[in-house]
Amino acid sequence: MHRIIFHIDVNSAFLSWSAVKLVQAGEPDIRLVPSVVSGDPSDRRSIITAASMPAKKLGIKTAQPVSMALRTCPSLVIVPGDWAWYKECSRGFIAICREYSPVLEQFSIDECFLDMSFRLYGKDPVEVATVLKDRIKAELGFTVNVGVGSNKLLAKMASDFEKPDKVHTLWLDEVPQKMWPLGVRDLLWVGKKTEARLLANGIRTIGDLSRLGPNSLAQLVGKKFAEQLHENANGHDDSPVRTEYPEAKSISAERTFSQDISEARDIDRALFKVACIVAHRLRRHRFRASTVSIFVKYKDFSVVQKQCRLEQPTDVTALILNAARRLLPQAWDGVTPLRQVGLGVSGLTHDFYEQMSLFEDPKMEYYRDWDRQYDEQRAEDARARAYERKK
DNA sequence: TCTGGGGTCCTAGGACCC
DNA sequence: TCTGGGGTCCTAGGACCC
Repeated sequence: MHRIIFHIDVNSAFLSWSAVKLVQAGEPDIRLVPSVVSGDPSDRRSIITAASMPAKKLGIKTAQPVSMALRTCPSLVIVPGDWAWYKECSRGFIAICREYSPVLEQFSIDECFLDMSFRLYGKDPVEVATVLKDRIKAELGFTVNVGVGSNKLLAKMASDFEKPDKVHTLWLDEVPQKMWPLGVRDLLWVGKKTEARLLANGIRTIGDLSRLGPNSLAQLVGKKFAEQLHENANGHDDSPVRTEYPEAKSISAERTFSQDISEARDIDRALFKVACIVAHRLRRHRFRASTVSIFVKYKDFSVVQKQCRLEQPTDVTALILNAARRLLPQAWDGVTPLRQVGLGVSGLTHDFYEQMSLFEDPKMEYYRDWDRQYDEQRAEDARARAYERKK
C-alpha cells in the first residue's frame, strides 16, 4: 500500500502572522527586515520566539536571548506576541488544508499532516501541493512549505528543506540522495545530546546511522529509541495521520524570575500564581488531578522535581497549593537562589463522583467559592480582551 | 550571550504482591 | 528458612518536540 502524505509548515509562523496584521494596518512588512517576535526585550531573560529570514541570515535564531540578538543587530525590529491573532491565523490555514483531505492531523499551532493517499485521483502530488501552498499565500497572506513524502517522517523532513514558500518531495527512493548526506541532527528526534553521543562514535550523517545495526545502536541510545532511529534513518515510518487527539495527560505552569531569588516569600508567591493557573485550566477542561508535582530550576539549569499523590483527584486550587507547599522543602533547601519554579498536575480524570469523605475539610466550601470567583474574573478579563481586539 | 513555556515519552529503581 | 520470578504502581530524571 503506497501512501502519500503532505506536511504543511508555516514559514516563521509567529513572525509571518504578526507581519500580516501589521501590513493590514498599513505598516511596513517586517518580514523584509531583520525582525523577531519575543517577550519583553527589557527583561534580560526574554528569548526569541520567531525570527524573520533577514534576521536568520544574520545568525539570529529562535530560542536565543533577545539581548544577544540586539548585540548582533542593534536595529532589530522587535514585536510582541499576539496569541489570539495567532490562533485565528492557525484556524484559517488548517481550514484550507482540510479542504484537501479530511484525514488531517494538527501537529502544532503551525504544522499539520494531510493523508492524501486517496485524494489525488491521478493528479501529480507536487502540483496539488503547489496549488495548496499558493492558495494559503493568496487568501491568508503568509507562506508555507509543503513536504510531500511516502510517510509522515519523510514529509516532515521534506518540508524542512529550502525555505520559504517551497514544495519538496522525499519519496522512499529519494532517501539515499536527499536524506542520507544530512547530518544526524537533521533527523527527527535526534537532539543535541543524541547528536553528541553519535558523533563521539563516528556516526556523522543519517546515512551512517542507516547502515548501523540496531543492536550496536542500542548500546548508545537504548533499545526502543535505537529501533526507531534505525527505521527512521532508512526512511521507514508507519505511524498513521491521526485525526483524533488523545486527551491531555498533564498540565503545568512555570515562572522564571527576572533574577534568581532565594526569598521564601517570593518563591511562595510564585507557587501560588502557578497553582491558580494550573487549577483554573483543570476546571476549564473539566479535569481533576490525582498527582501534584513541583520543580525548581537552579542557576546552572539543573532541575529537581518532586511529586506526590493526593488522597483523591481534585481541581481545587487550595488543595493543589497545599500539596505543592509540602513538596517544596524536599526540592529546595530554602537558601540556594532559584531561577524558576513550576507546578504540574497529572493523573487527570473526568471522574466527578465526589467520594464523600467523613473528614472533609470544613474550609472546602470556602475554597470552592474562591475558585468560582477566580474563574469568573478570568472569564471577564477574556471578554474584555476580546472586546478590545474587535475595536 | 546566557538561555521561555508547555507538553510527550522512555528508563530505571524500589516497594509490594502473588 | 531461604529462594526465584513476574507484574504493577510510584517516583525521579532525562531526552525530545514546537
